[in-house]
Amino acid sequence: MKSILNYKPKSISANVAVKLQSLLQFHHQCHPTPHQSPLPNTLLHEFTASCYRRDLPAAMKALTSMQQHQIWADSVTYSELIKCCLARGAILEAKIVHKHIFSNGYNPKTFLINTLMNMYVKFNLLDDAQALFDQMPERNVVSWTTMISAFSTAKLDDKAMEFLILMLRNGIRPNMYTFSKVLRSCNGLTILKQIHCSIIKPGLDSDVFVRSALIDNYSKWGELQNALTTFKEMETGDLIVWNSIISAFAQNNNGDEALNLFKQMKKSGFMSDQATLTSVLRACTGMALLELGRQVHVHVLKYNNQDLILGNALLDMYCKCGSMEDARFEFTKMVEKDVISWSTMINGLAQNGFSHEALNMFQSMEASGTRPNYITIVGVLFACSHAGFLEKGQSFFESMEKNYGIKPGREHYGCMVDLLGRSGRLSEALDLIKTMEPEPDAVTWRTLLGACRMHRDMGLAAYAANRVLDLDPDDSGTYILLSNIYANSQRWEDAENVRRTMRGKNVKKEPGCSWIEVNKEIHAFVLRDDSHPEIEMIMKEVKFYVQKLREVGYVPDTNFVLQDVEGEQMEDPLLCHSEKLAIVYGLMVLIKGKTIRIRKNLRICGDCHLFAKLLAKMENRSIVIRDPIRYHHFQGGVCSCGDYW
DNA sequence: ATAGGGTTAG
Repeated sequence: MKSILNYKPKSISANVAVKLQSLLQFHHQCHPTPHQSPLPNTLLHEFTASCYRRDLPAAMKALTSMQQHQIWADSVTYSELIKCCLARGAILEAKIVHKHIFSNGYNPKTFLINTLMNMYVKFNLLDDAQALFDQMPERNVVSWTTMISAFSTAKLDDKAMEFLILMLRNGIRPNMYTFSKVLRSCNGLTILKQIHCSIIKPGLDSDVFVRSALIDNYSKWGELQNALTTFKEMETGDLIVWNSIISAFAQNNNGDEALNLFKQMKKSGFMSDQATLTSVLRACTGMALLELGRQVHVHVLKYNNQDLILGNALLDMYCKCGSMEDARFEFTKMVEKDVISWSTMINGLAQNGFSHEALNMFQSMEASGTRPNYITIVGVLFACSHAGFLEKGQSFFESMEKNYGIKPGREHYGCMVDLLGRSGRLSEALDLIKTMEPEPDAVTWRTLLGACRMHRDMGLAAYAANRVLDLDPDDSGTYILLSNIYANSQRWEDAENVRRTMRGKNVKKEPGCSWIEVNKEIHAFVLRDDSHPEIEMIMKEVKFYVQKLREVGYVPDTNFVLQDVEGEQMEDPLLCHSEKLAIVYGLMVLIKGKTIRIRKNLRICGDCHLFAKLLAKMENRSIVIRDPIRYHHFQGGVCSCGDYW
């Protein structure tokens, strides 16, 4: 019938026209025009079908008619409509649906109101969600959990905890959904443990979601032992729980255990995914394991540059392992770059001594339209300070808030203290610390202390060292430094006091330790530890090289006053800091031409620095040493740090 | 109808 009615011939004969006319009359006799009121069944059917088809315009049209004629659908269909709104981000339509459901003559079921509430949460309309929550006649676990979850996601931790208590007062028992969310809002270890108890009591800790949340939160507070116990209690687990425990160790600077767990995970038959690999890369990054990192890179390849976070982790691994060539190459290959990719490169370049390139990178980033964040600016200022660009750094620092809307924080001030200090403007650096808005911390004062060291200002050094110790009373290196300074100024009593304080607090000096990766194995060298199987041979070689270097002008630097080296070591004729052993071992076992890469736990001393510089030239080798805060690329008799650290 | 893991500085 429809086809006849719609048929509009261009030209028809009079005969045919008459026939058509009569046909139309016949049609109207059979199908009289419906009177105004719609057929409820048709309308409802239309509405339901549109909802399930996810045809929002059609559904809304039907809804309008239903509203006019006071026709109601069932709660399930309405919840389908809400899903439809969610999928399209249709807030306006959602509000119409809300009104419809709450108009007189309809009594929405609790689960429908929950769905509506959840929709507001997903639209980030917390107030609307809470208004709905407040007016609902009956609240079940889902209602409460939806609100708690919303507060927790919005980082309104106090609100989330408050609602948990209210929920309990109202006699509603939290379930695993509630706990897995509310755990994220524990603002302290004590409360975390209390909640853990409440989880154990009803046996909810067998749930994998709850378990991974527990592990993550113990990890957040550095409670790795508790995280591990929680993990090991698990009878059935999944990939995500494995990822949680691996990332817990990777993020807390325990790459060794992270890699261990990764091996166990594979042994248990789990296949790693992007999150696993990201954590494993981070573990490699922390330990500067370039060879292992490269191996992981092979597994990363199967994601074909499609995972931004994983790509960023890969970049950082190469930067932190001191291989900027690889980092640059991977960076250009990335199909998508975000502010973290750029910041990683800027900071990586700056830390590895490529200051100009870091600043160029920042320009490219601005040209690309990516907005810098707090960390990006730290990298830019660090590059300025490293290269000694005093004016550039200062003007950048002064205009960062205006230009980028980022208020200078402690790290930014730290870069400026370093920049001023490096330029020899120690009193200006001190003034900046005294007037800075964020409270200076031990790191800030340690930066000034470093500047005093390089410019040999004993008086200010002693002052800065004391400030460091005020804020970090367990810093053994600074105690030793301070006592050396006092001793050197003939202030024997002060020197002895410092030593006594240190003994009294039972502060132990962490032994110097250096690591080198050879054939996928890590070799550790610890000061005064001769457990390495080839130690005798290595010592012989060290002596050999020291002798050879003496012939080209190397004089062991025994002026340790302004270094955190203890007195007895000064007199030790064999002065064998761990990095010397590691460098020489690298020369012995690595193939010719391969860069020697070393990581150490303490900062490199002046003598080892000189040793490495000269050795790199004599042997025509690149040597890269990563200490806790700086990178030293030794090549052809110079170091990328410019001898300032 | 309500829930979990990954990246940049320090």
